[in-house]
Amino acid sequence: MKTHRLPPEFYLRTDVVLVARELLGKILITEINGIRTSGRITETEAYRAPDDRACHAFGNLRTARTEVMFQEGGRAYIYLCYGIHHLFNVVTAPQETAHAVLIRAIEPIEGEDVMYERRGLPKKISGKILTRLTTGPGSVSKALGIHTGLNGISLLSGDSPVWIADEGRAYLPEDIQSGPRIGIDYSGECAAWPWRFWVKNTPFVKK
DNA sequence: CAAACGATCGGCT
DNA sequence: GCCGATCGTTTGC
Repeated sequence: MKTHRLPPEFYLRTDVVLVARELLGKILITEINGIRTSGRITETEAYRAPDDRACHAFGNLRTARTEVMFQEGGRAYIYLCYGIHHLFNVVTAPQETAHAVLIRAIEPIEGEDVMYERRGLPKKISGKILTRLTTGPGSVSKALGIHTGLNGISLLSGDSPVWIADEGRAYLPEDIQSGPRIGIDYSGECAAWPWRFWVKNTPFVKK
């Protein structure tokens, strides 16, 4: 799987909305303390400075927190939301261009049992995976062991505990839906931009 | 230094 | 559906 790690060029493109769409179907993997967990990305959102009011770096606002977003594409921007949730974003575009993609949901592939433990959920009894395990950005991070301590790490270097792989399977355009992003009602006209993408016909997307 | 505010979640009604 | 939890970041006084 590491051999199919997404190359720098994938992240360096300037069209973050396109990258958000293309991240659907890619595999998000963590290997923390030798424990591997992974899942197929099923829901994303694009955030784009300077014109997107919902982006933390709106107006190219540069602070200690947003600094990572200004770095070269291919790193993780992880921040704390509501004092509880560690939200995982993929930094894209060349240095000085603050774009990022929030990963909102995945479909578990490896390490399901560890995910249940990390989430504090009772282990499944039937064959079906509880969709709540990895739907919603806070849940994704918790299930994969991602936290703000990993903010800024590279997704490209061979020894990174977090990376994204391409299995070679892309979703067809007709299998993808788009709509307004979640929880950004404060951001004026930007709130209506259809920069949220999700896979049709999968239970692993939050309603 | 104080205070307001989230790119949310889960429990309870 | 509604609501409280919980704390780092940011901004304003």
